[in-house]
Amino acid sequence: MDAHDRPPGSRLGRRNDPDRRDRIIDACLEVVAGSGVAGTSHRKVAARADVPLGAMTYYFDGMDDLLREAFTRFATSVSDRFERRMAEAPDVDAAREAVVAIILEDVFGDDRDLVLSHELYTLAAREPAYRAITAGWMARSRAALERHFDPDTARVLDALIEGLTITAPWTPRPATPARSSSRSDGSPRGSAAPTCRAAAGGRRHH
Amino acid sequence: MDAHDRPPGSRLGRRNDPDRRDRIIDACLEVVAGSGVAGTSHRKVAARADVPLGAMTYYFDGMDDLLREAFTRFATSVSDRFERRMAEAPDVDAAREAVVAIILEDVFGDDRDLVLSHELYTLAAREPAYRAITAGWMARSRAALERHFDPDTARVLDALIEGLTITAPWTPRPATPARSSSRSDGSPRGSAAPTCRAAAGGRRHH
DNA sequence: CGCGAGTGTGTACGAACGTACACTCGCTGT
DNA sequence: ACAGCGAGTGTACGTTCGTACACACTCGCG
Repeated sequence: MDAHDRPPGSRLGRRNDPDRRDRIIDACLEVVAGSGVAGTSHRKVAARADVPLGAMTYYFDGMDDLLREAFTRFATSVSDRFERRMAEAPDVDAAREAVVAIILEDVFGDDRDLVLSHELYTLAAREPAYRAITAGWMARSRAALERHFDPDTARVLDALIEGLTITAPWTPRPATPARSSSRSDGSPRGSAAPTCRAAAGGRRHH
Repeated sequence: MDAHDRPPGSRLGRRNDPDRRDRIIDACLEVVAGSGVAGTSHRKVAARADVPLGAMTYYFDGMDDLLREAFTRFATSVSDRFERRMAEAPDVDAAREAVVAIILEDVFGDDRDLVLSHELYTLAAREPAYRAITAGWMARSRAALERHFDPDTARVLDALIEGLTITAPWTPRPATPARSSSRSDGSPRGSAAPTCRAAAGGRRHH
């Protein structure tokens, strides 16, 4: 789409595409979300980003480089959202509600983020290069939490958010847990909120 | 090793190897732990298990089947350990200490379990077939916790253990967090224990 | 207006993959 | 003793992968 002023003979405007690198990174995230890191290849990403295969090795030094950059972008984006939500909370009560909202939204929200998080964690569990990304992500999350909670609580809260986000999709039902829709049986939404609210209220700051 | 009465002409005793299936499954787990699901192939597993390549498709219906069986074994083993530890706790205080021990051991213990857990989670995040494995694992963990804690606390505790296990390796240092050895700087062991102890003590049963 | 420089592309190659399938050979029944 | 059967194996094929590299095409400059 939007092939506005493409020179007629050529495949694509050669020089007039400065954000192709960005498009490749985004396409890489989409492919990873859809097929996993295991199923991600230069060819699939190139096809999704609508760039020639040769551009892969031209812009990135191999798959690791691309994945590192893609997951850095992903972690930054999630981290930004988290930080913004925490910054918007005026007091401790609002911060607690924000934590609840984050959990509920990350849990029942898009599958994409959950899948990408797992893929990143898996990479980070093995390769130290990716651990820098997750470490930075966690540092920002914890710093954001420490605006409202004391460091120990922030540490535990961060871990709890992680754990609830990860385990929640498996508990409601074996089928796809994506959309809410299961409001009639109140188990997930009905139980998660009060429990994590209780946990968040454990110890407060100031 | 132990090539006791192998017929001289043949590669291996043909019929006298009834636990080859088991060996393949174990080898699969080792390969996954070492190279990730992405880097696991029939050939690598066959080489590690010292069985011919043809045996892969003979004993398992493709890679998915093998992975499913391997991760089922892994989850069962971890789950057994968890359950046993919980069953051995005589009262609530001992249970809390057991939870602390589980966290510390899973966190600072072998990298292998952490990597395998992540690989399983990643698979489960995308494919429902693997979700059954994680769902069963979590159900057992929670049931074990409910021997000592009320259901809501058990739910949160389970998530907290998961979250701490996952996030703890990233917080101490960018280098390998495998061996303890870092008892001199008390940061990881010194901070994780009191915080999760505090969290576990939130609400008690009976 | 022509031409070098260098950015970006198409293609081809070697390696590794999963899987099918013809075949071997140890065991068993007679 | 030996024939037959089926559990188990080796190999070969088609596909897909990452990467290297010769080449096209654009742009700026003289």
